[in-house]
Amino acid sequence: MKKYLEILKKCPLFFGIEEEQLLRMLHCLGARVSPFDKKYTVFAEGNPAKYIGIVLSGSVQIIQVDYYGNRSILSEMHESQVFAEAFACGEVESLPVTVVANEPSEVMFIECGHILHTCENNCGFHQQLIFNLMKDLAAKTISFHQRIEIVSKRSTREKLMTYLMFEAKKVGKSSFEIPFDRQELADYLEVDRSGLSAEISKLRSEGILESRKNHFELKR
Amino acid sequence: MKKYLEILKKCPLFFGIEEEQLLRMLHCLGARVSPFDKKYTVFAEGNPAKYIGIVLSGSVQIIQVDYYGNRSILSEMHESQVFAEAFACGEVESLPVTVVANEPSEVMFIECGHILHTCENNCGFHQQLIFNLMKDLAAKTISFHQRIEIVSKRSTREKLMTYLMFEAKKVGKSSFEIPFDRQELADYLEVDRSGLSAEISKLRSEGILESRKNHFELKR
DNA sequence: ATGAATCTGTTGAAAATTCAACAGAAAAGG
DNA sequence: CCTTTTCTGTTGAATTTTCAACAGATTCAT
Repeated sequence: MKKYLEILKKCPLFFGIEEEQLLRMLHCLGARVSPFDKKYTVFAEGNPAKYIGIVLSGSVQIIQVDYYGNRSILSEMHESQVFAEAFACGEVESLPVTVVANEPSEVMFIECGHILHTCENNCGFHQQLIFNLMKDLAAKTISFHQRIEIVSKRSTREKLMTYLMFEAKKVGKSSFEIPFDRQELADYLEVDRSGLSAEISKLRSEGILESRKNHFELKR
Repeated sequence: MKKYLEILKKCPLFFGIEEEQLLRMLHCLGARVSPFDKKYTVFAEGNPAKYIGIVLSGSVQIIQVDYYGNRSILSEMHESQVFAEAFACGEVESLPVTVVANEPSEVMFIECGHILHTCENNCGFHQQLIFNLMKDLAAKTISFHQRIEIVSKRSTREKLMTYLMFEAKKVGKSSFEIPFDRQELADYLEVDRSGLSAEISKLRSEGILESRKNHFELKR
């Protein structure tokens, strides 16, 4: 576990917990780590939602596929980010999403029950852990909220601009990279890929933005 | 406060807490109650998000208005339900939503900081309260997730059917009432009202559902 | 470096959504 | 009980999105 310490220290779930305590705690929580090749399934839809996942390296995508086969990307999680915690905490009987590795990745699993119910050793850090988990859930709710704000927009242009403006605000610059290729961006915005490309061209020709591949710059 | 006990006992935030302890706790938390007439603002967008709200009577809507004036209903909260907790817990500097009374209503406010940080009296119930709050956040995240699943659908028909199927599943019957009128449903699904009406008629003529006002019944 | 595979932008036709306007039904208010 | 207001369903035109197909770029693998 030691080699993951630097990443875990950045994980919001372990905020305010010292290194040595963290190691003991991981043992106590029964944390385990698995590697995944690109496109491999980390959690499959329908699985029981018992485990919280933490990305140790690489990245994973949370996706949903409806009965028409339309794929929708709910979010993408990177190093030190936590996923599936809402389903695990909410004790849902089966996951409504699929999680797949976006590149070769390592993921840590922690059984949520072990976090929620203080252990016999009475580590004393469960309180902090629970508190952190709550903060994390609040943040996640807010980010879902943002996602709803984006896909709620009626037109491709509005969805795209809303998304880009959030991204720009996030990094505090009008020039930034997005973590999606065109098809993924279209999936994320819930629009047609070709229509999205066309809209980007149009915005470019109107001087509203510049872009090359996944780099964007918002003008004025 | 006493007259609200029956409702508060049903509030998930106070699960597992006894009546008398609840009363003491409310005092300790500095809870206060305000009445609101229909359409009056409970929280305004841009306000600091310090308070958690609990609906004691009536109902409130969480809405968002974009710069084109399009109104979008994020959710509707009824008696004993908690709202704005994610923003309060997440300590966001300004609310991204507006909350308005949907009918004459009473709302209880609790400063979130008072929940998160144990008080000098050391009530001993803060732990339970924090735990409940976490469960609530998890549930909310899941319901947002459901909302995303609905508005992510590309067509009016799919959005409507996905929504109706969730509602049917929720009450465990194929016959149920929805809490929206047509315009509100259209806002919730993010579609055009007249197009929604047309789609409902079409589904009715295809024998897929029956409806009268806000009562729906899914056939086969 | 070369060929294969994937990604991106374009296009035009088909389909769906939005918009505006209206009339009948239902609800609210006096 | 009557009037006024709000709500709902319909329609057709305008707009937008989706779909399918393709060709030039780019990336990947050997």
